[in-house]
Amino acid sequence: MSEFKPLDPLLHSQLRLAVMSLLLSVDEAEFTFIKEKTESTAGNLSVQLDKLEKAGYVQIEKSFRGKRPLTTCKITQVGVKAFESYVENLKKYIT
Amino acid sequence: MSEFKPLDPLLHSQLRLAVMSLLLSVDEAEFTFIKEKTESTAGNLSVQLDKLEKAGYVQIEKSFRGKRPLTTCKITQVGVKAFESYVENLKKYIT
DNA sequence: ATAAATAGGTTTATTTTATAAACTATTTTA
DNA sequence: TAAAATAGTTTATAAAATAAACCTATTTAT
Repeated sequence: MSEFKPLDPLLHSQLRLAVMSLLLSVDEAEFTFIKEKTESTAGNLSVQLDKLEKAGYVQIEKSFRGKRPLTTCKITQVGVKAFESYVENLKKYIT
Repeated sequence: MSEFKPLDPLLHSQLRLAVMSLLLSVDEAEFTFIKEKTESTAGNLSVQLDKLEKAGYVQIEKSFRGKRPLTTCKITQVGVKAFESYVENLKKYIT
């Protein structure tokens, strides 16, 4: 077996990795908060969150705050596991 | 400033990262050795080595062993530096 | 001696990603 | 009541990764 295990392509992406990292550190986070913290554009973030959701790595809830739409994100247990194993694999590349 | 510093796109790629990681651990390496260790196809490896060379991260020497072509790769100081700073940045995403 | 297989790659084509730009819908402010 | 802002989504474009096809020379088998 190779030293270099495959890196989950869903996590091996700067923005998605930043999003996951952020979501690991909080209970949940709003779309705009993630956007600011990651310094991403809304469009890009929207697309990447979609992918993470489709993979079951995050859970996305749409609601309203007052009259405006509010998108809230939470990492799932599947997401946590995937992140951890990604990091384990990655370590073999960087140490 | 954001927690998430940009990750050098040249290094944030599975195969190129594996190549750099490998080259860090040896004095120099032959094309076929790298190909085996990284379990990559020759085409893909050729393209990625080219990019690393153009960035000045590796140095590539073409010669002959007996009658057959031999491609030998070595990481440069610029490459080592880039790798180190990539790892520093990456750590903020994964810890 | 010729044909087929192997070595050691490179080049080109295709698919996938990342990203930006444009758009929608509502709401607030001037 | 326009104009600008909020909170996103959708579509288009650029860039990357990867695979497939190709090339040249060398061995090996017939």
